[in-house]
Amino acid sequence: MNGNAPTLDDVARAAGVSAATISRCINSPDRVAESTRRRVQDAIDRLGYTPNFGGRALATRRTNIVGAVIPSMANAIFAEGIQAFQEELSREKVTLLIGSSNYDPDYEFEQIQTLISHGADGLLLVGSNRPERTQRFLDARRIPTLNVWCFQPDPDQLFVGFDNSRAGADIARLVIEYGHRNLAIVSGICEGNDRAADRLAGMKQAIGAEGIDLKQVTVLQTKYSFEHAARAFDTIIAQSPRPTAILAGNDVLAVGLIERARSLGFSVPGDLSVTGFDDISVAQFVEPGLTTVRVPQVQMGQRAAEELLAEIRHPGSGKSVEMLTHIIRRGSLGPPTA
Amino acid sequence: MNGNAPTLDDVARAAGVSAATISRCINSPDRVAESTRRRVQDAIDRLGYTPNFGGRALATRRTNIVGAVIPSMANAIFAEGIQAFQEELSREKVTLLIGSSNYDPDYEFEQIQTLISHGADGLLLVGSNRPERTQRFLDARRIPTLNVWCFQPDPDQLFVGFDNSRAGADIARLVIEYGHRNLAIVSGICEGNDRAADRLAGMKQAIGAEGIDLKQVTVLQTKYSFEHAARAFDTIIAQSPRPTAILAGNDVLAVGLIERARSLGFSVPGDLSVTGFDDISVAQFVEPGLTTVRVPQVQMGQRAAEELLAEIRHPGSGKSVEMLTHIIRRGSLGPPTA
DNA sequence: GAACGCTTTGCAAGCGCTTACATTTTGTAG
DNA sequence: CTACAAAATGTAAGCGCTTGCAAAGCGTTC
Repeated sequence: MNGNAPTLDDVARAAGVSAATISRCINSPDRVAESTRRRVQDAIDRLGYTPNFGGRALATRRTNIVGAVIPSMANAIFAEGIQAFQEELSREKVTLLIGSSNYDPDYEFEQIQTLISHGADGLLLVGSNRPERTQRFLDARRIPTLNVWCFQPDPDQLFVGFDNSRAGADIARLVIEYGHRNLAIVSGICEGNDRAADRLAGMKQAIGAEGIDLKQVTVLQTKYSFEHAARAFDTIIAQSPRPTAILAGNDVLAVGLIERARSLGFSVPGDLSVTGFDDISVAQFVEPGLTTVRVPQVQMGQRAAEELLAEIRHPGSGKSVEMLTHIIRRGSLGPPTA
Repeated sequence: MNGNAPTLDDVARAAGVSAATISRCINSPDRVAESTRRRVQDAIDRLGYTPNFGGRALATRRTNIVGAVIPSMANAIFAEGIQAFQEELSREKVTLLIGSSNYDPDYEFEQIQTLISHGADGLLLVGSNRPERTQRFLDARRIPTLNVWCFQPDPDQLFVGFDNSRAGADIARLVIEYGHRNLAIVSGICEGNDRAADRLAGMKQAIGAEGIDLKQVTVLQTKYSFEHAARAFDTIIAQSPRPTAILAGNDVLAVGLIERARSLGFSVPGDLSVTGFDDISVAQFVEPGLTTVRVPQVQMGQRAAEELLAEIRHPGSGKSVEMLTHIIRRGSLGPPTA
């Protein structure tokens, strides 16, 4: 906001018509005579007029702002998807407001409130499991909301995502197929993070189903950072018998594990295999390349934008969509050495 | 915006006071009696009231929104800095609206307009060299603007950044110190990108100053992507005499070069050294680790927030600050092999 | 050339909030 | 108990925009 900004009235005066006409010129040009429209456009250009957002929002009760709360901006996990989401929105002249929650439900709630009070017409959220209080707020306000990065067959909510549990099971099964029986899992922190929890659950389920005793599988939960992953590695490597493969809850953890392993002189996958999850761009640049679960981020972002906009414009018309993941094989997973 | 949202009047009615009192409760609590304040707070909680942004913006002519336009969200270059910037802002209850320009000045202008029309009180922009038209618009609207990632001793603009040219010269000098005389440069596209241009200029200047004939130095400009970097590598490697070191304009390019080199069977730094610029987090996870210029992103983001807010609240009070870069030595730069 | 319908434009009432100013309440001194 | 100042609250006028409705302009038709 800014004292120098010309207003509708300024333009009206400059063009010699009423404010209403200017407004119509902008919002429904076909309801205005060609000649006036030209004159008005001219005045707009000359004055450098841009509609005042507050005024417009107040009058239309629409902001054309969509909010998104992602767990973190500090790593690349959500970057591509959000980028795609935004591109799709801007095609429709909708602006994206981004908040980040640092994986903290309280902070997520705060961000949601900020977004709403800034007038967001709809919300993109990551995951689905949030505190009672947050859900109540969302329901009470009837804000169109769409959840990404997960999928549930719940007709009352909108999802554009995939089945973390199934994907987790897939990658675990692959590791076991390679012959590993002695496993460890380094997961993200599951509390308040359904994606992490589901992935872990899927892995455990698959491991159990293959006849491996889950009691023997070390499971560590830790924050998503290279450093935390390195510490987790130290814990795991000290165990006996030493695992031959570590399943990581995401690629950041996996890269941290590999890095630590190599700097301690272990070879990957010679001494130890590592798998990731997400397929962020580093995954192909670590040495060895990371065998991981590819998440269709870009597609997810685009589709999420479409469905969320649909839901905003015609409540009830947005559809949930389940996307598929698949495993990308690179060098970090190999057979165990006897 | 949303039909169900309770308004000030609703709260006023619920609390049995006037709307003005509610407003005061929120904006200057000390001007309201303790007892009423409690009663009002109660009503607010009960109704789940959040102030309507449009109304507030209209009345105060302030949005408490700050806009930022970054060249890209798809890679990690700007992530940390923006994250720090946002954290600092939210400490002051200011919201960040992010746009990305894809390194295109026209698109940057469009994003700036969007941000302004959404009421941004101030703007964070990357770099300083923008088209006449953009600058005119900014000047006409008198929007407080701060430029990051570069520094110029221009008293009419605000900078929180560093000297790209000097940093470029530093890294070039280091490479030459290692004994390389046969160099190539893979730069970002300089047109419309002052950071890329300055880095390149600094490198060239240092190379010339060391008595190397610039005519012999291949300079390629390409987009910031692993793929483009790989293509640039192919061009360079085909030359004779083959360079013993490649200076990259940023880390994305450098990682792309290394990756391509290794997949073609070249050893780094054995056959060929590579240096980067920015020190994004992959830089330490490629093999070998990247010798690069460390940019104080987090510090830059924080400081930018402080100075921009100062400028918004008291025009003229924001200060430019120059930050320093330094070189991080990892494995990708070694002496040339005879 | 009067009557009609269509298109184009203007008028004016809000949208939800803040704030200068007016009014009421409360506290205090004499 | 009165008079007065200070504190607390209310009143009402916008902030810039959209939009339903009314008015005006204009081309047809009989």
